[in-house]
Amino acid sequence: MSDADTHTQPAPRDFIRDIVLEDLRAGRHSRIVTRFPPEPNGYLHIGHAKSICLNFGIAVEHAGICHLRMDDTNPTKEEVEYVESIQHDVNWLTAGWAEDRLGLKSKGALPVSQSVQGRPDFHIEAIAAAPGRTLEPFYASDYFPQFYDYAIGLIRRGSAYVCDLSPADTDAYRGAPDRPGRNSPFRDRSPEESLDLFQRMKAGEFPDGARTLRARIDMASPNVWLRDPVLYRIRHAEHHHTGNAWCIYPMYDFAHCVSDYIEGITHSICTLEFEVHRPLYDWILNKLELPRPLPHQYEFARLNLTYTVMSKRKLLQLVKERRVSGWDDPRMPTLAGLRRRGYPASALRQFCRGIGVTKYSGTTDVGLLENCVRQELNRTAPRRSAVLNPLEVILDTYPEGEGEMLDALNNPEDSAAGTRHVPFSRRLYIEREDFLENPPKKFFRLAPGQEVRLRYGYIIRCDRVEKDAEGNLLRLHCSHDPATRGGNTPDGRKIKGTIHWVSADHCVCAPVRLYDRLFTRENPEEAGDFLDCLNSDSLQTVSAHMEPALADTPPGGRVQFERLGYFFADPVDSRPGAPVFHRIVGLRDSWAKTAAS
RNA sequence: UGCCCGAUGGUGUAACGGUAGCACAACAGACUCUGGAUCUGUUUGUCAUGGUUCAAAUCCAUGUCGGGCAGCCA
Repeated sequence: MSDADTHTQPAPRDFIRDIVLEDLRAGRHSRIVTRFPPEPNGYLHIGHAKSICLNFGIAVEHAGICHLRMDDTNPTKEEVEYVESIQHDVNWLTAGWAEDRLGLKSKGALPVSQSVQGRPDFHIEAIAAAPGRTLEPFYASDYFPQFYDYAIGLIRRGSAYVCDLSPADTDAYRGAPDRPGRNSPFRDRSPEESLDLFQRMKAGEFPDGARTLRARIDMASPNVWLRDPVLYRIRHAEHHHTGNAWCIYPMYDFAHCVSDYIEGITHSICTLEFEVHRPLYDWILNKLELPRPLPHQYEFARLNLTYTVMSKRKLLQLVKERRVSGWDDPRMPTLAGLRRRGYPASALRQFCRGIGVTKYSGTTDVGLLENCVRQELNRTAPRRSAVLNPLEVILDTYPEGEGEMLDALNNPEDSAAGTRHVPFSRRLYIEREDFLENPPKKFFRLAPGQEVRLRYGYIIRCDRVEKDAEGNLLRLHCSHDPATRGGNTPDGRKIKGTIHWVSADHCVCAPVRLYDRLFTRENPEEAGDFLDCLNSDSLQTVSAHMEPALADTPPGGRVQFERLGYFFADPVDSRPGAPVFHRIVGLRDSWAKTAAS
């Protein structure tokens, strides 16, 4: 889908959008504010694209805004490399679609203290881009001072306490899902003592793990997340954004809901595994007795795709163990990988629109994604010819040393795309698979004594097969019908097969990387180690023979190699005049299906 | 075996008490200078059992199956 089409398509409907609609109807918000809050501990993948499309989509549909926020409360796992990659990927995916809904803030901006209904309050808002203003994403870590303030409020009200239990004891006291926990011996510590201890935790008086700040809720709750969850832990670690300013760090559950509140988020949309955290999300915000309207959390099913893995841990493992060339390896389901493979952002958006948003955790057929690329590229990609696996053809009837230029359509789907000249000569290459010495029925390509059309060329007949002493196929000798120049049949004769070709005397060679799915099993995690079903043939590099025009493919350009698939000039490895191609996806091939059966 | 959530063709989804529809896949055919594209048609579905109702995929109950939850990760 082109960007224009993305805008003109009707807005999708799903249960979350219904809630937003209803909230708007009921006048609960003057403006919708969503957020996309990745933790910068890895690269974004296509599952994140689903979330981005949802959150930014809602903002687009209601003239709202979607904050990009680094959920960076764990200094030991997060890195600047990841925050940069996340920004890049979000910009790429939203470009031409939702970039004007991207909520950022002035570089270095922090929440402001204000008074609402006579009560102190913290707030930060997205600002519009303006000349001379450098913008950056929101960072949860920018709110550490506010989190600290709010935590003190909780302690004062008796809703939180400092606990001296070790990590192991904390676990033991928590009980199990079917067994209630026990109160910590420190649960009834006075607010004054907790306050003092919490201040000293912040001051760095205690080692990692020595103490925590905990919410005082209910150790017998059937929801384990309500059994006095840890709110703060001690980590003497340098943080990518706050440096060494802090040695206590808030936990997700505390930081996330408060971040949403500070930013004025109306709808906090996350994946299903946080469903059991929602009571805690609401509990914290309620205990804080905040003056402004509270955000609400909604959960949807994360994306699962066949023949790939989506967990950051596993993707990181593939990168670390060099099973792939990096986070942007074209076989990776990361946005960086898909981009480098050649997927247009609009195709990813179209995919996300197509899969919908529900609470059912299913697995989407990767074919759906591939279909979205084909659908878009069929309309937009210029056609070219390239031969991946060459077989030489000599036209004995064609004059030696001569050649001519033939006209070829750039895109039959787009009359405005025009035509180009392709050189023709006596010596050609065709695809080896397009010739069979003993063809089965309904094989409409080249075979001894059989006719075939060279696309935009001539009708040729195979007269003789030349082999070496071992009987290996060397080349084909064919004759052409001069009356069929351009591929036409003035006599009205029907030619079933048309194959692609390049002139051996004019063609250029370029590397083509043929990618296949990374895993051989639909669900790589279902049995044992997911690495066991790594597809050893997921990358094959060939030197392809191409029509000369292909040498000028600009880096980042997408073309269709006729009858083969859609290809992308890799922006990283291509050089001027020397492109390196990636197969994005093959064309549908109904012959392959019948041939197989 | 505690709590939460879910279940519609092979896959993903729609139907918001009133005709089970769409996309992908599959199959068949038409058309075609890409065995591409396009077009037409076909196959396949409401987890089960009860209940409420004139009427249930939809509401209720029970069961079955699936997912999630016991980090000082997010």
